[in-house]
Amino acid sequence: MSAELLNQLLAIGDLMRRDMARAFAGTPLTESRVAVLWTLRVSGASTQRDVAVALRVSGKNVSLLVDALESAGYVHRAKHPTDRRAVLLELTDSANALMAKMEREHAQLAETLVAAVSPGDVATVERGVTAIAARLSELVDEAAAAGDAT
Amino acid sequence: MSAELLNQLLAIGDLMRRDMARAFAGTPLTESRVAVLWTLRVSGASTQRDVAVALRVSGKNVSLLVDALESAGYVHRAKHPTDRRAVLLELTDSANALMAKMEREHAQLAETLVAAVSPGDVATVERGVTAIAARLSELVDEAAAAGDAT
DNA sequence: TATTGTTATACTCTATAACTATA
DNA sequence: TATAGTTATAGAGTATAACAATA
Repeated sequence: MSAELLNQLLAIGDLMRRDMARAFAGTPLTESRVAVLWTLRVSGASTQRDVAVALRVSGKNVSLLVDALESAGYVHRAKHPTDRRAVLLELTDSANALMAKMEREHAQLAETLVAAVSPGDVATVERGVTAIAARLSELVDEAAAAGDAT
Repeated sequence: MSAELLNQLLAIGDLMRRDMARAFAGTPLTESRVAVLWTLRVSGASTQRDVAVALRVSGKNVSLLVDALESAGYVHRAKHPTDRRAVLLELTDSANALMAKMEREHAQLAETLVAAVSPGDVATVERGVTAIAARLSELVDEAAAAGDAT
C-alpha cells in the first residue's frame, strides 16, 4: 500500500526525464547541459566551480558541458572581474530566451498536472509531497555522511 | 504555487537517483544494470528484446548491459527453448537474493517516507500523486506520438 | 522477408589524477 | 599552500547501421 506511493513518485521522475530528453532530441541540448543553463538562469552569472557545486558534479565535467554549450552558442566564458583564475559563465541572449520559454512551459505543465488533482485535495497533496521530499533529503544526506565516514 | 508541487516531485526523483548510485558505488552495479535485474525479477526469464522494450532502450544497449551483468555473475544467458535466435536471460541465485534484499529495503523506505505524512493525509496524497502520474503518462505518450509523426 | 542478437562506430556523462596559472 | 580550470585517461550509457543466424 505505502509502496505504491513510492512507485508512483519514481514513475513521475522517470517520465519527466524521458520527456525532457525527447523534447531536446535533434538539438545539441541534453539533460545535463540544460541543468547548467538552468543553474545560470536561476543564479545569474557564475563561475564553473559554482556550477559544479550546485550540480554536485566534478569540475572537469562542467568544463566539458560548458565547452559544448559555448560552441553551440548558449553560454559565454567572460573574464572574472576580480579573480583572474576564474571564468564567469553568462547565458547568451538566445539561451535566455530559451530559458524563459522553458519557464513558461514548466509553469503550464505544473498547472496541467495540478488540475488532475481534485481541487479540495491540492493543498493536502502539496503538503504531503513536500514532507516526503524533506524526509528523503534527510535520509540521503545521512546515507552520504555514513558512506563518507566509512 | 502549483509549480512548487512539480518542483518537489522533480527533487524526489533526483534524490532517489543520487542515492541509488551512491548505494551501488564500489560494485559493478549501476542504475541501468539494476534496472535490467529488476525487470527480470518482475517479469521472470526474458529475451534481450523483451528487456529492451521494457526499458525502452536499444537492443545493442541491452547486449552491453547483459555482458557486464553476466561477467559479474548476476545473469545467465540460457538457450531459448523454442527460438534458436533468441537468448533467455535468467537471474542467478545471488542476484535473486540481492533483488529480494532490494525489495525489502524499498518497502522499508516507502514506510519511512509515508510516515512523514500526517496519517489522515496519506490516502489523499496517494490519490493525488497517482492522478498526477496518470496525467503525466498521457501527456508524455501524446508528445511522443506527435514527435514520431513529425 | 522479418526478427534476434552481435560487431562496428560514435557521442555523451561522469570521475580521478596531474598540471598551469593565480590567490 | 590552496583554488580555478584544463589536459589526460578511463568507465559507463546510449544510439544508429551493418551483418549473421534463424523464423
